[in-house]
Amino acid sequence: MRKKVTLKQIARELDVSISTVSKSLRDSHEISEDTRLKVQAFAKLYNYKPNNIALSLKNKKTKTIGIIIPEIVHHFFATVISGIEQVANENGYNVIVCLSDESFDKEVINLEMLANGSTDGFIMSLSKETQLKKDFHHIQEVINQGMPVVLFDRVTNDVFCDKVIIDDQQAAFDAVQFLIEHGFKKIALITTVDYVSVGKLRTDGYKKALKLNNIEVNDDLIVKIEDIENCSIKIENLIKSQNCDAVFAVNELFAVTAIKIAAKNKLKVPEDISVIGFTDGIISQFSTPSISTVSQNGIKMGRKAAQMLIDRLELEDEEDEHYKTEIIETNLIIRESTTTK
Amino acid sequence: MRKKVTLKQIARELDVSISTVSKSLRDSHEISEDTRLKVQAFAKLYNYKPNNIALSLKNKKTKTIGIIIPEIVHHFFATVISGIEQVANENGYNVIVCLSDESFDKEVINLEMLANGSTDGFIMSLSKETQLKKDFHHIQEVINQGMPVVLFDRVTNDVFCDKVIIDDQQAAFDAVQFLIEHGFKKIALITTVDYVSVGKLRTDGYKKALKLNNIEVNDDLIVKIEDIENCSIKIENLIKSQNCDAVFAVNELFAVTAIKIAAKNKLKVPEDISVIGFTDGIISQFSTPSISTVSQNGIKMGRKAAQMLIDRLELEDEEDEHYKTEIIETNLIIRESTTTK
DNA sequence: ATAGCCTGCGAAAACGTTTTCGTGTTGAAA
DNA sequence: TTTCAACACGAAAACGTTTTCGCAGGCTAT
Repeated sequence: MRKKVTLKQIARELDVSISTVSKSLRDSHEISEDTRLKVQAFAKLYNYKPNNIALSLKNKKTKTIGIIIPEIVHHFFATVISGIEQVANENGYNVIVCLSDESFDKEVINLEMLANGSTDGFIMSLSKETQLKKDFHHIQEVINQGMPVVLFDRVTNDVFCDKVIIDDQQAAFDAVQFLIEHGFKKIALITTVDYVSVGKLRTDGYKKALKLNNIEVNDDLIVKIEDIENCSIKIENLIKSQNCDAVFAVNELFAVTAIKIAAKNKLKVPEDISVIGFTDGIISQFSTPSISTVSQNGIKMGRKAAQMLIDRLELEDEEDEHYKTEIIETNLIIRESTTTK
Repeated sequence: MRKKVTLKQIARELDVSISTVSKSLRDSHEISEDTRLKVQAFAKLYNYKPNNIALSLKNKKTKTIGIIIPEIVHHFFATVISGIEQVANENGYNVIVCLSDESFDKEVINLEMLANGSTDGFIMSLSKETQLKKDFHHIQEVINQGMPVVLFDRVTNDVFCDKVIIDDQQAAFDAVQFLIEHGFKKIALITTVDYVSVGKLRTDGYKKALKLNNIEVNDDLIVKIEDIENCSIKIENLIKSQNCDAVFAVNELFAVTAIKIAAKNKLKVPEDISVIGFTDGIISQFSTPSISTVSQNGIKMGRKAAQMLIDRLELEDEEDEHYKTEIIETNLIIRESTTTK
């Protein structure tokens, strides 16, 4: 077992000082060519690589980005991580991933743990519980300590920092507007409870589109899902009781569930009922019929968030309190689940 | 901006030595109760938390696990990470995730980067390129340096370390055997090229099942996909040219693609052709018809891998070279894509 | 009174770097 | 011969911890 070699060991072997070794390896002009080459050869032979931890301690920089998200088994979050990782990698950063499991406490614990020197900054998306409690002191705390934070997707106005979002309301509006323009009259909405920020915004977009077209908002057509596990029942109630001609769902899962339940109730999609979902994930792409959806480009969000964070990290001089909110454009992808009658 | 407070600062404020502060906070009996309480109160007031980097340097332990996987936008890998993260968390470890993008070079770079002190050990699944090149010196290198490695799913016999796998061959065998027992005669196989270890094993299982039932292996019924992007063409060729009554696909994507292509060619699933896939991911669960599949429990694999790694890390005394390979059981989930005629 | 023993604390080393500053030797210029 | 610069290198501090060891003072027991 060949343990990693350190400067000290090289110094001892070559009978020079640690400083000389360090300088030689960094090609300092202070060191004679003789010594320099000798040290470099030796270091190469023993495959010397500086210890990251020691460097981090010295430089007070870890070159590591902390990511805290509700869950990873979720295509959208996975794509965001992927995007973050790309930019991080291009800039010599690593990413350390923590999952909050939608729990406020876990979010706090993870954040505090990583804030004690493990990372230079954070990219995060709020857990449901955090959004429900509206308690963001843990985030404010790390910001106060001088660590930059970038929030994405599930954000809040209560903390000042950089943010990356899509225009959820506009995107939902566009989707519903599309349905209206194509002659659908009775458009149902399957959404989340209101404290989930993006769910609320998408609901608002739905209502706005209806109002702008002088269609009355009918609460019987709106179902708000709390726990995703047994959303089927509520959706089935909706589809059975109302004979709507279209459904707008605020995520993939609701959309595909609606389609399955429609089929179960002898309704053909899209002939009898059209469906538009949200998030262009695996489900939308591969289910049958493939699902029309609002595409949020997760990779792009991740890349943007990482770029904003790194920019702030490398700026490092006086931080300008001028925080930005970047909006990633969405686009409506029409597939088989929608007729254009 | 209140920067994090250090032992040194507390010591200076309270006019005691750093040692005294450290000992007080660790409830050492060497320190008088007076001093101890005073220090603790002060530390609490200023929200002192020890710096992880300094601790890592001192203890030569980072309490961090490095994960290197081909990609994260892949339900199976996401579930494995999820499982790893659970166990890591329970044991006070963090996870740092790197993606190889199926590239040998990126795998090497990531591994070497993290090996320089950033993590205590690794959990990884080999990139395609690595499997193709059969070059594992980078992995052997970190093992030689005394860092434990656990390989999962895409493993190799060429490096000695702990491994977590499913019995791919047996699982494939079971699936094909099921088809045979239910009267299917002409069973096609959609698989990967042979250098992908799990693809090869599943192919072997397919052949074994046929042979054991005295069915001749017909190469015209086997299609090996190299790049996933345009697998459709080859699959379409298969389905058009051979009129098989069942298809076994070595992953979800191939399975769902086969179903879509069948539909396109006016073949009904499962009435005209039955399909069994591999991996119980989003696609299998939500596509229509839902897909029968071999379920690999990613969470379980991740948990197991993490447990094995941590066990080895915490054993820390003389390492026993007695490496284990854990096999996670799979099970065949029969859904709508298969008739049981 | 003296030896010995607690008690309570500080100095310093260690982890592995980088960097500033100091210093001894050499050679050349005055 | 003296002076001074350039050269080549080492000592030490710094990052933030933990821990070993040593030491001073007060006390008890002989």
